[in-house]
Amino acid sequence: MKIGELAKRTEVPTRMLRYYEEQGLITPTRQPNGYREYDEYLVDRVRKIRGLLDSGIPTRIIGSMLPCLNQPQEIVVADPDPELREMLVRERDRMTERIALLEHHCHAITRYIDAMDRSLTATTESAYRNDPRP
Amino acid sequence: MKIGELAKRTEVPTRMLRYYEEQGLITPTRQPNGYREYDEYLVDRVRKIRGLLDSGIPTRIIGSMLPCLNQPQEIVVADPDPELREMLVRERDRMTERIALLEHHCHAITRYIDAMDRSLTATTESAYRNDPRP
DNA sequence: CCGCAACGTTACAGTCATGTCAAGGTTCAC
DNA sequence: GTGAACCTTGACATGACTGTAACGTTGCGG
Repeated sequence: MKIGELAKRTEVPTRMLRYYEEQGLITPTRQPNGYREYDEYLVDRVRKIRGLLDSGIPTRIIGSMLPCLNQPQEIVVADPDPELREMLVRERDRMTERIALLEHHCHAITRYIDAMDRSLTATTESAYRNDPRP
Repeated sequence: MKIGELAKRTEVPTRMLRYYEEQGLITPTRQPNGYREYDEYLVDRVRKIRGLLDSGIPTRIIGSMLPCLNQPQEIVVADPDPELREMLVRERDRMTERIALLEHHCHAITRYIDAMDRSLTATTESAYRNDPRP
């Protein structure tokens, strides 16, 4: 498929797809006219790249991380590189830290929103019901 | 306190403290010699800024978000701005999405590390015990 | 066949949170 | 008074985007 279709299917702008290619994360083939040609399996790959980037992992690391996430059912590691393992442990630990932090702030913000809502329902009778929290 | 001490106590480089000031997130006073003078309460504020930035929230938003996180015990909102509320809801939702994503990848990576370890203990007898997972 | 919209290409500039470095002023201990 | 340790501003670099300009390709209607 061409870049536009991939962009639509992955919701990643074409600009970014070209950028990921520049960073060596995906390598589409080229049609005779110079257009990029993307294989089906790249849809999934691009989605993973986005997920990892959104998780705060830099492209440089994503490159060696991606193969680890191809887990059909049973993970079989042929040649476990101790350096890679160390990197993965380090990144995973950073991720769990980030999760804790995010949850903390998430709760704080939720509490604040609730306080806003309480102050509203206290003054004006039942307004702003566009996002009620159970 | 001067910038160096604040940097040490918050573990935020002086470069960043000056940057946060530039972005209007903190406003230290100045000593007669031009040195920045930081109040005690800024220690906590800087830590919150860092936490929010690490959570992927841009400085521009942090500015209006910070007061919401000053929650001694009981939150009282004087004048609940609907726009602010909307922004907070949006950001919080983005945060929960990010949390889910992070957890997903975190598990995937952990599974992969475990697979590496299994493959290792299978071949070489009990090596790489520097990070045992229960 | 022409025109033109829709899509593709490269290349260069700008942003945001950082890092790093240079050139210079201030403080303080020895 | 000299040097180390600290502070100041300013400039440039980087990683991950993001926008836009300038231009080639494709396909369709008149």
